[in-house]
Amino acid sequence: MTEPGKTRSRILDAAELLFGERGLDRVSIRDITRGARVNLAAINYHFGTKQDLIAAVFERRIVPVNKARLAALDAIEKSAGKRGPKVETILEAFIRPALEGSEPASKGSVAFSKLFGRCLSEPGPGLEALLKRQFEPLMDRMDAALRKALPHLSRSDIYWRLKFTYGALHHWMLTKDTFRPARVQSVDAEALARKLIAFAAAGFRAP
Amino acid sequence: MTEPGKTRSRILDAAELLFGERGLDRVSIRDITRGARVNLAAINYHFGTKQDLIAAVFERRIVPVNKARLAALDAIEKSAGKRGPKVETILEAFIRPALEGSEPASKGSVAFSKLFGRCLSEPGPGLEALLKRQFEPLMDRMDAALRKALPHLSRSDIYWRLKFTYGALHHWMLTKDTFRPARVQSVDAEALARKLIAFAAAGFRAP
DNA sequence: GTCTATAACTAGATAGAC
DNA sequence: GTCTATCTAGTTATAGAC
Repeated sequence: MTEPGKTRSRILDAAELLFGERGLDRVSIRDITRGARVNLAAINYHFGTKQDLIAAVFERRIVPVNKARLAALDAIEKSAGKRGPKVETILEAFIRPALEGSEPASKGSVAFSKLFGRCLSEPGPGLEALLKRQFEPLMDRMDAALRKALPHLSRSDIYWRLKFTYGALHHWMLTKDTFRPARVQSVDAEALARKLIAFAAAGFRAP
Repeated sequence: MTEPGKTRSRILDAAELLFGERGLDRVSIRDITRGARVNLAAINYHFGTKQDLIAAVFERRIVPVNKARLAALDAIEKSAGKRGPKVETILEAFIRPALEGSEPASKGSVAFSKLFGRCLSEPGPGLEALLKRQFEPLMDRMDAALRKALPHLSRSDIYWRLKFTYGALHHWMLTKDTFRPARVQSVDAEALARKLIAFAAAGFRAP
């Protein structure tokens, strides 16, 4: 490939697909360069190490998703009354951007949701710092919004219930259609977002 | 080690600990034999391949946990009235054995919960069949019990809500204390089981 | 059952020509 | 920016002595 910058994005696309399918450790840089149809040395030239590539692949998707989450929180807090947005609205701001990011709006992002699960399960040295940087401010915002909507809950309950919600989302993204028995029909991201929001909102409102 | 059968269990204990800490792929058989203080060739002699060892490590823990889950379902269905056990009771039969299995009742099982998460995230060829064999009958039992307790829910809703519950449990087991901010205090498995059961039961009862 | 030694292979990374 | 060739270090697995 001699088109400028194409090699870089071909590598990112191929890596994302393979990481999502097989897991970070079960994909070699040889697999990636073969999949991207570029030279073996290209990864080292464009990204440095494999860990740096993993971070780049993950960052390309997580940054816009978390930006959308924070923007959604801004929007709902601005338009809500003095008592703040209700639980469903807060959870929607958190859940929907992740599912939208997993739909193939932009080419090559099909495997995003699995990639995401992989990066959370097997962080590795470089990713842990990126994860913390990306999620700490978001979790603080979620915590504040939820405490306002559910003032009777303890901080500990807010934390654990948010963690349960996050776990449900994460598990769904990682396993997707695997293990689904034939009797249960597949659902699209939109319907699933509604199901998860209803489930988690009821969970947050539990006594 | 010349005590009979000791080498085998030393390998299982060391492997369980390391797999839970670092992930299945990031632990070599050299790491395991070093940790178990046995010879490098012992894994091949006692288990065959690394994949077979992974399956043996996982099976040793999951079989008793799932047996306890099925026994608990038997017990609550026998002692319940004609309308069957309520949602909390059913969820308890599913959740509590997993958390009890993660407590160091038997030496060496400290890392069980993380190991469990690893095996679900990175199954690999041999594990997938074991997972299916272990979970399919259990999920069918859970499905039947929950449909009886919540007859107004569709099969699809039962399935997804059980999956959300499972995801919350799985995510907690995998991440445990990582990422917990200082302001939230650590809780024991017993308290956490109660929190999760309350959260999930409310989620199942959502309209 | 346990050990040493090693075979056979794959990994990530890079030097240096083009 | 791209390529080939190769280095170094790691991997699983096993043969064969004890």
